[in-house]
Amino acid sequence: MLDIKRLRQNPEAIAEQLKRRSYDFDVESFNSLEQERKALSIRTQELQNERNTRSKSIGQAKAKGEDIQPLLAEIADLGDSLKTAEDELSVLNQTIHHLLMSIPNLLDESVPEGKSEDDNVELRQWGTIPHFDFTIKDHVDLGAADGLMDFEAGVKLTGARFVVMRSHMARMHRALIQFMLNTHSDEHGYQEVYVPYIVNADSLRGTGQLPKFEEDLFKLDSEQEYYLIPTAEVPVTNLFRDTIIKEADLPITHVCHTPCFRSEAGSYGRDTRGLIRQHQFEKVELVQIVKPEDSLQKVTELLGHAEVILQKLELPYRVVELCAGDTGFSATKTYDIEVWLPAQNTYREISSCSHFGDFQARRMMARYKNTKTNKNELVHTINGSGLAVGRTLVAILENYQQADGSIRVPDILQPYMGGLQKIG
RNA sequence: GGAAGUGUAGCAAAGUGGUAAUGCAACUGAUUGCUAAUCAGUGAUCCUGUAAAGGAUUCAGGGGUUCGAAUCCCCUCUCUUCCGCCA
Repeated sequence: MLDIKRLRQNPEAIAEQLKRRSYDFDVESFNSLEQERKALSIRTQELQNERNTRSKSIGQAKAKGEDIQPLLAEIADLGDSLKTAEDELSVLNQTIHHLLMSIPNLLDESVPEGKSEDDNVELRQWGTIPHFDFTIKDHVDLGAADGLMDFEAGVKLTGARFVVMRSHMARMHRALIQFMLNTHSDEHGYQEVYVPYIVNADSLRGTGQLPKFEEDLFKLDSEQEYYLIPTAEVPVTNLFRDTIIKEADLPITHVCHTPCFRSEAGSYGRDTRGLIRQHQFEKVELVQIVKPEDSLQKVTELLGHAEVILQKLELPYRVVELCAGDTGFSATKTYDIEVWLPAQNTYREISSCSHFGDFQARRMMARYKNTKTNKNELVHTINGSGLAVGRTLVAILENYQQADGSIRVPDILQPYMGGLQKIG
């Protein structure tokens, strides 16, 4: 959520900035809504003040034993006009709030111009792209042996975009999760958390998935308004909703493994083959709650923590800076890590590390007590995948494949797999 | 699932229809001096205002009764205890 005070002061400048991400902010209708709200708010407060004052005097008169009937008669119609004003104001406030909740974050100045992912800017590459002296297979064919990775079983149990894994494949999938969690908590100092996989609507509003992106979520048919989480970002960041954090406790760094559930509405026909785009996938997420002045540095550090995983797995990747048009709704700046997939002959996203400024914090009322100003101020929130587990598994299968169709187990993972050196 | 309780500011805790006591913590200021004490001020959100200041809202959430609601009524939620069920 943007700062409504800044929006009031200079709506044209904000509209101009929002144009970078092709968001059309209607300054005129916002101004007229604001004008109406201001007038109505003043009128309502005047009426409330009158009611309070008069009620008080009735109380005093009664205490003295005076007759209160004439006083009651004087304010006979105050109640109705107050109620009308309050109701109108409440509707108007809701309209403005809803508008505000649907405006995306302002982009950081450093974000490059651009419309789509084609305009993203490559910052660096790491590792050597492997060359094979045999015809390579993609991860679906590699996983098909002995039903290690079984998409038909996923269809039978549920439907499209679900998978069943068996034996060493399931084990490597689990090993990746353990390896990532251990690395981030032991070497990067993140505190591990375990959280619910089902959240309420308030949490989703807090991180920005609601109200705009409900169609991307799986909603439960329960009495309460419950949703399956699309990422651990939602429960972990919302730990700090409606909270005033002690300054000494910042920065807070959490690592969390969860399954993620996404409806993938609007992605029909994209990545239909294989593990790349599933309705259910595992992810290890890094979340940081930081002081505003630290956030730019911290997001770079977090990006580095995610990169370490690929380096230890010896998987080639590149880091790109998302352009204005490709940066997500809540983010002010995003770096993607893309891993090399030989069968697709391209880099594919495996982590997205974003800086949200105070956008999520304002929605969540996540604040800290600034000991210099002695005021409660909004924190900044940062998160990134460290990493998407399914896609990491795909990258290992394709990059570590052997001529006989087996997969060499990366050195760093072998201790997590009972010393196993190859699968398939 | 059944029954009975419960929810008040960072924490603790009064308040049963007249408009949120008090204690601790924290912060600010003053005074006295020795590892601090005493006194005063300061809850949160929002609005008007350059400011000084003023006002509104806020007692788990939502609705209702009333001139006036933390207090009375209805619905929902949280936590606690007991019973039932259960990995």
